[in-house]
Amino acid sequence: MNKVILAGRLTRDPEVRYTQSGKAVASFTLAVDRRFGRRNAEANGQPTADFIPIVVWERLAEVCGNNLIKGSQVLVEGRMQVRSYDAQDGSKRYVTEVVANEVEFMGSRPQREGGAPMPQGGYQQSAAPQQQAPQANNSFGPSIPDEEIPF
Amino acid sequence: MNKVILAGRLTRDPEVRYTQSGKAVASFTLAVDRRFGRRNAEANGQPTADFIPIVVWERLAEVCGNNLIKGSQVLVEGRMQVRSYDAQDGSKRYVTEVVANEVEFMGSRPQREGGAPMPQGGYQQSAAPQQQAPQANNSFGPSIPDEEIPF
Amino acid sequence: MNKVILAGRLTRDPEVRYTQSGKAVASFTLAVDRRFGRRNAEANGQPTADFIPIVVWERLAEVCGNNLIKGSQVLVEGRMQVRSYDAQDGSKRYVTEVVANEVEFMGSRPQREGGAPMPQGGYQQSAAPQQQAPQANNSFGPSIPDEEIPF
Amino acid sequence: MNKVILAGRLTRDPEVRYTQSGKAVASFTLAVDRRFGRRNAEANGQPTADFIPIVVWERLAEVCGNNLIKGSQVLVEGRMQVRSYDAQDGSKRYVTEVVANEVEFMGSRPQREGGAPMPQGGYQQSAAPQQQAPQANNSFGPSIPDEEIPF
DNA sequence: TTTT
DNA sequence: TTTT
Repeated sequence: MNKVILAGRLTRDPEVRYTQSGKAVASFTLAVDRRFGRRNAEANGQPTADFIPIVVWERLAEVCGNNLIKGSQVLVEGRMQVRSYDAQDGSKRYVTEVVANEVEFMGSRPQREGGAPMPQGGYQQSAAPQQQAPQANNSFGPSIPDEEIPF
Repeated sequence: MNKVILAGRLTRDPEVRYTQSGKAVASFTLAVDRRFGRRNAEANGQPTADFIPIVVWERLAEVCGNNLIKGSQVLVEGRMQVRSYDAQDGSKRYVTEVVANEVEFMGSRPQREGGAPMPQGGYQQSAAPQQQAPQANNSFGPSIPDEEIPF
Repeated sequence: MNKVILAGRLTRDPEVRYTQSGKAVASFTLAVDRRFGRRNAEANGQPTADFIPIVVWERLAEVCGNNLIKGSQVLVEGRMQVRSYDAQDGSKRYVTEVVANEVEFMGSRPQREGGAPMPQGGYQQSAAPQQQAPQANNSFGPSIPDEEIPF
Repeated sequence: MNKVILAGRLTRDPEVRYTQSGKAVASFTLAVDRRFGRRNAEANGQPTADFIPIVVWERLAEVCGNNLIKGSQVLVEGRMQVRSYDAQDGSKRYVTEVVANEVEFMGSRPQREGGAPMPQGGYQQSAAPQQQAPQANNSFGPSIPDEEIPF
């Protein structure tokens, strides 16, 4: 069990890259507000949010690339992952990321600077992982008619 | 471990009652969309949402009563609970509810019919459980200054 | 967002059935302890656990049927779902279930009465949803070698 | 919303320290298995687990210190938190931790080397956050008798 | 009995 | 109808 659920806003547009074998990978950082501290914290010089790196793969990566921008408010579900790499000074460094398997749009849509709002309305462009997680709606849903339920 | 996280909209204004000892209890129903089914499901006569009863206690109950209305979009965290009661015909019935310990406002604020929008803006009226869950921000937050952290 | 995580023990062996189209469906009830109430609650005649119906589909259903028995301790991840049906007296009744998309074995293995322990040891029989949720391990895991990661 | 749920084993005994004002802080690392990769991953030189730093405060910290040891299997609920500090070379480094507000014992109890098993049986020593999270059982539980429920 |  |  390694489960993470975060609600927050992108600090920048997502960056989409491709592996050598052609898999899409999107990455962005989520600003997740620490609830109660905000005002006092600002006064205290304390952090008011956690900035958490998110990684998304394959089709969902492309959907994020096409639909999210800096400021977009999202709900992310995934798992924590710790990668290590060797720094230039020879020491080992650790990076903690959340690998998302679900990204839901929430709330208000940010405008592109000087531009039109993002086309986030319809299901077609939804970042919800359609083929990646068909099981999310596999029962009593459209794919299994009532007559099929054996109890 | 008994953990539930739901995002949805209230189907009606919350109802606030009081126990004999004066504890506030709010109850409402959350409509939680089933993601992928919506369009097809409607055509198929399948349900497009789950309607889930939520129960909230004490101060958070009052905050919900003062800030949420039919249509409000919220994020709820709590636990599943099954109560039983005896029906008039002598049989035992079971009711499943989610007892919320956290309720966060999300997205757009519904308007009162023919009225002004709800005053959901500020932190003062937030439904976030302030004194109920102080531990949610108990570390590295305002209550524990940096000099206090022993590592 | 409709997410549930429960830890508990099966109150009976799982029941596996098949839809008309041949999909497997397992169902069982999880006893989920209410943490702090146990002793006092027993003395008070209060419930000490919630009994929550779980539904599992397809391959994971079969794995549950083959590996879980009454008393098995599991960690379940899924979503809440409310079904309605018409009672004999013409009234509408509601049933709340958790549709599991992940079932992890935990802790001690119960013995079959008068028999050998269940063969829950190996990965082969694991109830973890292998093909249902390949994305759960799709990054930095075996399927994507390090050389593939573009950052 | 910033929610994390992890199941894993402690890589070492927890370390308990105290802030200047006397608050207890426990820290330990959880090894959380990546489910499907284990065997292949080992063969591939890939990581088979994520090693995630956990921080626990106040009474729960002390309970962890008294009850958990290297190898203990636990279920942790908390939130992700990113701290920054200035490295000796002047660069800024980031540390991601999970601040736990609930720690449940699971499964088998490790033995102290050459010693007796830890006394993890009873409620008295439970790591469940008793006073920290009284709301977790605040409804329909011992603290609110049936006669009090107004519906 | 249901929300958008 | 319930598990340990």
